[in-house]
Amino acid sequence: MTPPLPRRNLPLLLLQTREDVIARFRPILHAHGVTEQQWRVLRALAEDAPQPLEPRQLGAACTISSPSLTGVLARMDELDLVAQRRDGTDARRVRVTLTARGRALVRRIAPRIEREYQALEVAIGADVLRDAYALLDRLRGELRAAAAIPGTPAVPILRSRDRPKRR
Amino acid sequence: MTPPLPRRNLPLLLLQTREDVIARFRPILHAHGVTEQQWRVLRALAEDAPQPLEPRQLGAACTISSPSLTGVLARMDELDLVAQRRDGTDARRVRVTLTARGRALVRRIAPRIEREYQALEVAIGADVLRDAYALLDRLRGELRAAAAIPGTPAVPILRSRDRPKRR
DNA sequence: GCGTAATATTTAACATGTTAGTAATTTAAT
DNA sequence: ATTAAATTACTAACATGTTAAATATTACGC
Repeated sequence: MTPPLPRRNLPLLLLQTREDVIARFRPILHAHGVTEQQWRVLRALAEDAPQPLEPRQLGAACTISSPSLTGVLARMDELDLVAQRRDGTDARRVRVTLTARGRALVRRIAPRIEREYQALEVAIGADVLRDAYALLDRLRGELRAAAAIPGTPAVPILRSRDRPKRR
Repeated sequence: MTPPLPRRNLPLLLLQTREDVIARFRPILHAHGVTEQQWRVLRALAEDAPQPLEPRQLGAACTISSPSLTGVLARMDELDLVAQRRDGTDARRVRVTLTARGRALVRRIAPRIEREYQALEVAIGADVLRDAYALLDRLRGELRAAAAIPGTPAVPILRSRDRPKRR
């Protein structure tokens, strides 16, 4: 009899791999009192400097959902790491910029991150690192190409009685 | 002048890739009223069936921290998807098993997951999928080998004034 | 046997993630 | 111009994630 779940869990494998990688960087972030999400925001803003980014762009760049980002930015604003101000031409839009304090924090953290990448490269091999970037790019490319032209509908039609109610 | 962050963000790339992959499976889970974490637990228990697992083992298998797992299991217990009972010989230990309802849910979901893996294979190419598993295994292997023999200390020594206080 | 350390799980306090819906504003179609 | 639709950000309610500490129990050294 064939097992009901013959495939290895790919999302889980990606999650575990990410955890193994970020475990090497987390102590650096913690030592500077920044969370992973805050660092992603700081990094996105620093890389695009000095252009301000809108929350949607930040969310897309950091893979943080809009509701999550609202809270993340509010706390970072409170810590004086970023500044948010309304756009003049479109009152819906918000523009997020790094504060001087935010820039200073990035300057202090960045070299430690870079040193850890160097250590990582030595530890796992430069070829493995290069292959990883290449494969992930390729995988994402194929996934996004497939999502754009949905050959097989990703959402199966279901009857509501298949769905147990949530309490 | 060299940029302060010359490396691509590998943890973020892994996170984005995982998101792109799980996006194809999420509708199936949602249609059956299970969260991603609940499905990981169900799947781990089903794969190891019929042996009960302890929370630690489940957490390790699913990459769910112990405190998170407490809540996840409590809700799944409430939904009658799993049963938790204390071990006889060691009163600290808890043994988690699938209930009949949990097993039935896995039986209903599993074939849809398998069909989606087949669609995924067609969409991105069987070779890409195979390469992905191989590379992630290799990357994890090297990471865990390096973590076991820490050549470079992963935690840099920092002064407390480097760390902004958290409110 | 007793006190201390180690182990397994849970609680607490908070940050982040989720979906659904709201509010404000802008765009676009009549 | 005026209404309907789309867009942007936010709020609400809840599930999950985090670290640190508490609790309970077992194992161990003496």
